Amino acid sequence: MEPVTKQFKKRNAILACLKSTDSHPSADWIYAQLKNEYPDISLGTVYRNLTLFKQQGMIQSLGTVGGVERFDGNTDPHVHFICTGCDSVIDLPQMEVPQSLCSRAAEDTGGRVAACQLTFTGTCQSCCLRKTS
Amino acid sequence: MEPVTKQFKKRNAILACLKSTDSHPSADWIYAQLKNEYPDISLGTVYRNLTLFKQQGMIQSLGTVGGVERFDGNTDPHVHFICTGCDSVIDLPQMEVPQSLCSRAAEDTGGRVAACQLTFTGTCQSCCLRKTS
DNA sequence: GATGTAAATGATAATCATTCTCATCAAGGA
DNA sequence: TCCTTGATGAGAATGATTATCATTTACATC
Repeated sequence: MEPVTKQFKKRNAILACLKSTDSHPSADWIYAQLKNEYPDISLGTVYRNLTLFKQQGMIQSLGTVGGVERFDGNTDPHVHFICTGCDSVIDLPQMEVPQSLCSRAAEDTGGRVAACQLTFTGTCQSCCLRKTS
Repeated sequence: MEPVTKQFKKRNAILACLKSTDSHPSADWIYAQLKNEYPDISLGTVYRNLTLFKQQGMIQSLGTVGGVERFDGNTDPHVHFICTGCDSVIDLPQMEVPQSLCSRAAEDTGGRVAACQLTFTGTCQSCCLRKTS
């Protein structure tokens, strides 16, 4: 199961870590996870490689939540829900932005549309329960 | 035309400045604009009051574009296009997120949905032209 | 008009996520 | 073996945002 080459060992680990979770983590969270297996990993390396993966389209960024950038290893188009109470991000995988809106956007702007992002914000179920209890 | 009270003079100016533009500015941009009329205004005051307006629902935040938070004085639901070339933000006022998606989001999460944001990213018309020329 | 109070503000320091720099190291080719 | 290239670690630098605190302002009461 060992990779043939030890090159890109940490790089691959960063990508694998992000792909293996649906928690839409921050760079710091990934860093903390990998710190166990790679005690000498640097936070700079995590940022560096996340930027690289972004450029290559292998991952996507959700933008910042509470001042921190959050990443998503799932590049399939899907919708997100962000809880303003606990900053958790939840996938809404069954939902999709109608294609008609995307083409309208390109027409209306006269530019090129590369991606679209639909995000709901509100209070998640557990935060709702916490408040009423 | 002078307001009856001079209280909240700068606060009102900040809100008026944001409401009077469709450029979806940053705190720093608003600060630079007001610096002319109010040479002693502080950047902290701009941030403070924008945070206040946000909490009161009088304005909305678009999140960060190129690492800086951008604001919108228009709280009517509408769609945005962000150019990754020049970081400009353009309104797509005719477009709306189908109500069916919003209710689906509430159902699927079991939480409370407060807002939704649909954002297209890509290259605006002038950046497209600049590239090909 | 003098005074007290509470809120608003300016100046600036502090915070903190992110990026940059540079020395070091590993891998592969000549 | 030597050389080149790219990846990394450590830590400094950056820069947007927030916090602090002394000062000012507006308004109410006397």
